[in-house]
Amino acid sequence: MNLLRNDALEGAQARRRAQIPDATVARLPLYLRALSELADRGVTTCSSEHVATAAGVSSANIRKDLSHLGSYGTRGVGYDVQQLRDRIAETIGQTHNWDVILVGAGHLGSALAAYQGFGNRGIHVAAVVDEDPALVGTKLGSITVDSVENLATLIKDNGILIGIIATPPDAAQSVADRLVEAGVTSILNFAPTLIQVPAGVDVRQVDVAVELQILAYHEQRKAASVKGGGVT
Amino acid sequence: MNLLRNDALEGAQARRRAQIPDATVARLPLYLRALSELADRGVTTCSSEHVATAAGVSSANIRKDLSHLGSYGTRGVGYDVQQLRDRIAETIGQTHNWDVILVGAGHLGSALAAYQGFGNRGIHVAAVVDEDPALVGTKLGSITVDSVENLATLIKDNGILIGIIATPPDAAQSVADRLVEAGVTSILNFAPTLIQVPAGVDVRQVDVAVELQILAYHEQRKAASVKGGGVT
DNA sequence: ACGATTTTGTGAACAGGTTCACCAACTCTT
DNA sequence: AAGAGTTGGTGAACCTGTTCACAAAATCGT
Repeated sequence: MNLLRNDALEGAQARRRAQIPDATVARLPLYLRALSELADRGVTTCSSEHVATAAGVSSANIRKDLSHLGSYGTRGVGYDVQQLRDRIAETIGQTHNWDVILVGAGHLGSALAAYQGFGNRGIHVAAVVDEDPALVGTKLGSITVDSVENLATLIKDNGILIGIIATPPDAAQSVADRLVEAGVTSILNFAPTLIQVPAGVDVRQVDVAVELQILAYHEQRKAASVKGGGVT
Repeated sequence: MNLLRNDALEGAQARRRAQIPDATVARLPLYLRALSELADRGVTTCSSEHVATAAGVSSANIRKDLSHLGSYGTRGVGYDVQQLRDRIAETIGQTHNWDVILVGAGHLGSALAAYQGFGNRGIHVAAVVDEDPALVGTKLGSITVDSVENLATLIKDNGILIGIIATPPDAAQSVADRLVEAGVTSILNFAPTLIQVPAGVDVRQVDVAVELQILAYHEQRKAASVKGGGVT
């Protein structure tokens, strides 16, 4: 990296384009949240140890992660809360709000539409659509449910790039197809279904049942180790 | 492992107690879902390649994962769908339903209470509690919302070990404390809050905003690489 | 019966992420 | 101004997880 740096401007671009490890990217929003809380409490300076306890990771991990964004701390002092917050916000693209479209206005859909706290984290639910004619036209908080017929129009008119699937499992794939065709390139899928998308489209899967099943596995192990007189 | 095997019974116990890698545990529920679908379609035998495409992972990964549960496939043939399904179900403790308590009957809480598909995956929402007197007594699907006062009683009477937190962020920690004190040792937390729990208690965090922020980061990179004439 | 074919199970190589240990750079005290 | 104390940045070691490559074991066809 050092060898390629020809001037300061290119250095900045290279840093922006530089690959930040996935694991780090997944933690940056946590740091951002922690730093915002610190800022709200009037803290102006913090050490990696501070952020570590606030975000629930090790301080070494924090420092390593932050090193990927460049050097913004001062040795012997720590980080400027505001500056670091801004730097992370810029890195993960939170300088503006991202419009997202929500497909499915059932129980989960309405919970998501009503979710407080998207706003101050760079996410804005710009449209909600559903297949059910009975739901079209109803209000979900401040937003009116639209027909799924208008999905492509809504996406294109608003320049939406991120979609949320909150439909029953059997509808998920066809919804994904329609989202992608209309220009969405990132999907958050709540349906317990593996969806196929073309290369270049990112999918993240949230499956509540899976999370609980993982916990159940560990519970079972705890029970077994007690019963069987297991480890310690 | 081979060297320590004194008899068949101890072999089985050792296998059950053996540490299965976390990454594998997280995928087993996916395999279970995929196998159940195959079984429903009348498929009786499948190769690792079959499961791989159904679950969205590589076949080598499947085989490695399954090797942690022991040898249940037949070379040149594949796996018996029913047998493998049973084996995985047994491993992750899905031989019976796990009762869970849900704290918070707001938008998200009602979505979770109404969630179809817990039932056939070993999860049963046995109790829902809320702080708001206006919600206590109301029905969420088939279950009646109870007062948070009865939290400990409900947990103890039903022998509940798993709790779900679906409250506003500022209530999450105190709810977690009460859950743990009442005997819960696994928590699924939907509140965007880091909760502190004593050792021995498992916590899994689901943060919708974080998921979207991660997607937003990648979107930003896509946009930057187009604008800047980035990597091909 | 035997070679061709299929598919599992697994050691070995590889990749990615975390933790450790320590140097460098800053502040504070005297 | 100099030493003591603090804290960020970072290479190295370590650990976990994934992919590769292939032998072992089964079936199938002839």
